Amino acid sequence: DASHALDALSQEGLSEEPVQQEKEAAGSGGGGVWEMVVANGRKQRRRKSCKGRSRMASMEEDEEDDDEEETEEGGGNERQREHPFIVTEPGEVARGKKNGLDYLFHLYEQCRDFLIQVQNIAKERGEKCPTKVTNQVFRYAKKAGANYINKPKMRHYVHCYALHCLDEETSNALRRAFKERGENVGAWRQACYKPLVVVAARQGWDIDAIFNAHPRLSIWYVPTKLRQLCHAERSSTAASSSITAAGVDHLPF
Amino acid sequence: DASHALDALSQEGLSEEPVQQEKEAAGSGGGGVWEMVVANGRKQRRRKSCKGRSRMASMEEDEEDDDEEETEEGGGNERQREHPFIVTEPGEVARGKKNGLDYLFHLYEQCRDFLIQVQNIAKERGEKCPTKVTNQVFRYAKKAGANYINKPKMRHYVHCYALHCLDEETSNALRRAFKERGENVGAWRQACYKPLVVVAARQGWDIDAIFNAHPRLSIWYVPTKLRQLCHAERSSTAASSSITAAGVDHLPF
DNA sequence: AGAAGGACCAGTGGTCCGTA
DNA sequence: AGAAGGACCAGTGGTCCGTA
Repeated sequence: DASHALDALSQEGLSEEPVQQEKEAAGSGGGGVWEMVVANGRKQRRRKSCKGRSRMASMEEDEEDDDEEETEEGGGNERQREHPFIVTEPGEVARGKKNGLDYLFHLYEQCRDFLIQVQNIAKERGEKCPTKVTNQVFRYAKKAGANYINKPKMRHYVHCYALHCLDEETSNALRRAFKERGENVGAWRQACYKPLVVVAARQGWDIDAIFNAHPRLSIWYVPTKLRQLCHAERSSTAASSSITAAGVDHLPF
Repeated sequence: DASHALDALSQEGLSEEPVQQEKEAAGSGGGGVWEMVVANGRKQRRRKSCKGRSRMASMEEDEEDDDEEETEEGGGNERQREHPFIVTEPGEVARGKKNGLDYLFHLYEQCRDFLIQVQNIAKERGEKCPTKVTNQVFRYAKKAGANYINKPKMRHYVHCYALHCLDEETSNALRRAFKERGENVGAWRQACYKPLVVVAARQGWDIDAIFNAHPRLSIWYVPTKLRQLCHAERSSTAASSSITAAGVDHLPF
């Protein structure tokens, strides 16, 4: 019973590694040897076997897990974190110990793939089927070897990905402008909010509906801050237009 | 800012009590004096002011809350629980210290009204908007004075309500049959699963889709046991039909 | 300084089991 | 015994803040 789903999981690229590993390399990657991997998109990282298992009832019990400690990274336990992001133009690959924005957006697509796998397993087993990228999906991604995916990171940049999905032109223009000005990732990230609010204004302010209407965006929770910005902007817009209307018709001056 | 939503809340029947109180009486009611209330549907219970406030950020901060301890129930603190349910026919009012099944189903409609209010408040404030009857909705219902609504009860009978929504004919027939046989509520409740599985079979087994397609049912989580039953039944149906097919075509006998 | 992510926390879904 | 519901608990969404 439980083994069916696990079969489905490992069915694909099992000769060497689970298939999702392959996608990891598409943009760029973490640290250590990963800058060399960028273009060919084939070299694969062996996943660390994670010894401390969770005792959860369902789904995420281990596939095969027989690799030893780590064989990558020159043997040391030096690489701790992914390289930081820098602002890159569309199509541009980050140089040095940096990751580019195409790679960032690629991570969102990978999470989507992981969600779809989790959904397929859940359906096969007749269990509750998540519609969003939940903790369960992040846990699954980690188990599948995608240690470079984590919840705080993905949540942090969701609205940037949203702009990329909803208005790629504007997103691309913003990336070019911020790269040219030499801005850091934090500044670019902040700047992504405003054009998104403009998109929301154009479409009637319902940011949840806007996310849900987009096939790749619908699986992400609307970030709190984006929701608040849309609400604040709608309110002040509505207030000023009602003042205008009232001023002409009713106010005593 | 916060006051708008509260206005909307109390806007309606404020002369005496919040309007949702009125609906409470539609079927029958809890204990004490409530059996007398059944038919006219007007007498209203004053809500207990709940002194221990939650410190939650949003929504459920108190409306007006000025009534004193309790003035109902002959003064004593005797009534502790709702009267138990008994199996009644459609339209039949329970006698004695019992509640009928129309009243049970009415509670589901009330929860829906509470959800809609919570949703309206959330939308006005630009906050996350629940699509299901969540803990937040139960908390809101309690604050609004509907102390007779609680999560374990509502979850316990969801599938009974589902059958009522999805196949009222069958639901009514089941009620009549179980009443006639003098079965207790537990037996009736158990018996509601099977016809639901039949409904699911007819509609392609996707019980989540079936719930979601129904406007009054879509706000309820699919009960775990119902999901499991549908899955088990689909699996064994599929297995036996594939054995049949395989037996004719491929098996060596 | 700017940024990645382990780890925490309040409130959730789910339901058991002490209560009447 | 049959049933109502307080209260608990594992795992969630959300993000802070100690880390590098």
